[in-house]
Amino acid sequence: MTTINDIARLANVSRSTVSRCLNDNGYVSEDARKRIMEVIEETGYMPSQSAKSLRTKKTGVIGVILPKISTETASRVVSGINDVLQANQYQILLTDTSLQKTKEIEFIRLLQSRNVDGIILLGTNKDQELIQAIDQAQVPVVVLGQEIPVTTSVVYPDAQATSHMIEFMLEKGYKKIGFIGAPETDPAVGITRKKAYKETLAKHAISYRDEWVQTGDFAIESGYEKMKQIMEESKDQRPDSVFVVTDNMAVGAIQYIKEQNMQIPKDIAVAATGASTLSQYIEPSLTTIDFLNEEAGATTAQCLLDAIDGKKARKKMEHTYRLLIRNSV
Amino acid sequence: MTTINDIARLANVSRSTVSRCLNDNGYVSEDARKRIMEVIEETGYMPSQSAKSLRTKKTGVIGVILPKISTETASRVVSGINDVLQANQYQILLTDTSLQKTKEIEFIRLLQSRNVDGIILLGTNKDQELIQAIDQAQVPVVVLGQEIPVTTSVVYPDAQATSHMIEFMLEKGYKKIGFIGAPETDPAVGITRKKAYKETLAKHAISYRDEWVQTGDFAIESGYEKMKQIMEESKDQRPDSVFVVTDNMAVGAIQYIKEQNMQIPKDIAVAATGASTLSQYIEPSLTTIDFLNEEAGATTAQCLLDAIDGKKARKKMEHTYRLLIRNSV
DNA sequence: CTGAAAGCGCTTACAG
DNA sequence: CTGAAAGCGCTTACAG
Repeated sequence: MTTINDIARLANVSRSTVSRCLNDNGYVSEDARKRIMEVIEETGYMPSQSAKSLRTKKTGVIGVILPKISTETASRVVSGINDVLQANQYQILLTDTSLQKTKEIEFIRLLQSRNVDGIILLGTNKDQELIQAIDQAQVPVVVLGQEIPVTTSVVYPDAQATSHMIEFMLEKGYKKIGFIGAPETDPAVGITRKKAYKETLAKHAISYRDEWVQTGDFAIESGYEKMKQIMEESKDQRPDSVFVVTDNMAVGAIQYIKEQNMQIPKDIAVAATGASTLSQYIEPSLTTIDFLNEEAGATTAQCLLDAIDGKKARKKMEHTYRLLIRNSV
Repeated sequence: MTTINDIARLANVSRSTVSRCLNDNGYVSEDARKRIMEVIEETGYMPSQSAKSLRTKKTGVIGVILPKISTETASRVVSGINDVLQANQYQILLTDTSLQKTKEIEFIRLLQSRNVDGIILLGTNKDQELIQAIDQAQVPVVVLGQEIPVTTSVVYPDAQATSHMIEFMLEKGYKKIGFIGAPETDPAVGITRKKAYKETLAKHAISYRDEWVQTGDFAIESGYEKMKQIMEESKDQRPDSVFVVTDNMAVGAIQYIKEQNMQIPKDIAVAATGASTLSQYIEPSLTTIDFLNEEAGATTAQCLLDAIDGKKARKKMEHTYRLLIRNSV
């Protein structure tokens, strides 16, 4: 492998000069620069980042911790992260927890030993151990999707968007709105959205029945099951619509409804969350909340870069959203 | 930051001993080991990978070059890659070319300067410059999706699967089979699949009309346009079915067909390729080829690991597939 | 079983 | 404008 020493020798300068030339700091004569560039061109020399990192304590690598890469949301977010990181000469070191919470903590440590310049975590929970690991991290950590007190968080406007969608449904004339939610271990999705649902109904003096409110586990099948449960447990007092906290579970719910030969939205309307590709092409197309994941990823990456540059404002940033009005409501 | 020197001092040994203890090579007395482990525990010491890499020339990082991360195929493949890499203590350094071919070459160099132990490239073309860059790489490179002569390639069984699907359509009684393909710059998809389509028809002495064979650009909209073109250009001699080389374009084709108030598969059948989530939930559900992307990713990663371990067999590996028979044919 | 020494490929004051 | 020297945090023969 060619090293800086080879270049120095071939160009007849010291390696200090080569280094200065490469990093454009300090003086290098036009003459020396020209010789150095020629030699580099000929040899195809590329400085070793390992050596550079050891000296400078910077790797130009950002660790990203994902609950599951093969998910539309995750891949969109990563795409947004990558856009701004790449534009700033950073690379992504990718880790996937396969939804195991302990791995989040493990990876925060692992990534540090790999000397990443910062970490982006797609948050799935607010466990005390996680918060502690983030707090103890030696590099900036930015969390997307959950509000974590000890660091910068970029959160989706869960409450606002949910409330907006519920009000849209009310305006459309629906008065008996059901809800399929998610476990409370994920506070943003499991708690905030449910709370917004209930508060919005209360604000408009609209009541709901407990049987209309169910909790799924994110899987398409669980949407099916929970929809079934709602319908079976409320035979005489069925909802005329349901708000589902993820597109996938909404797809499951729709499956059940179709199987029962009911019409959407005539017999029961379905509103969802996520704006997945599927939500657009399924029959009927889903009215859903678009959280603009790619943009959110980009925002998160920018926050991290700011933190790395010393702008250590520990704060909460709320990202935008929009309602996609289609045919299921 | 705590370094190996701090541990050595606190444990009253030399840093050689700490190193041996950490890497489990050479002798370390029980007594010394115990003291060292205690100190490490207390301090939360993690060895610097940068320093380690500089010495050992190994980073434990594999570079992955993707045409586009926010794509179902890519994220599935990465998931498979990650599974075997993670099981072997490797991490992924992710790059995304945004479909720009020159970036593939750029990233091959960049990743090497980052001292990755190997590179996985999701192939989109067979350009001479790319092949040269791969050939000149100082680390093992494994390509998935295109057969590249100078290195190990894992390829999808494009010809076999296409042929199988065409024969399935013939068995179903379709005799006028159209084709929506992709540009030939992507040989695996653009050339091989089209060739298999034509050869299979020829083998069964079934003819096709040139207007039935169109080339899209992977986008859903292009599937719509090409289907439209087929129908408009062959008014009197319309195909009774069409094979599409990607699910996305098939979705576009279906949109057009529905708009024309034609029934699928009664008026025209649609067979696709890719087994996307969408293909399962769209109406009608798509009969499609499943290339098992996640498995293919895992296989590719395993090949790379083998190559890194010196089993440098330059070869072509053909991955498996299965037909998903659903309702569109 | 253990430690001193050399060296991996860079950068960065510092002296000239 | 340039080079010698030190040092980043590790590992690995080697000598004891």
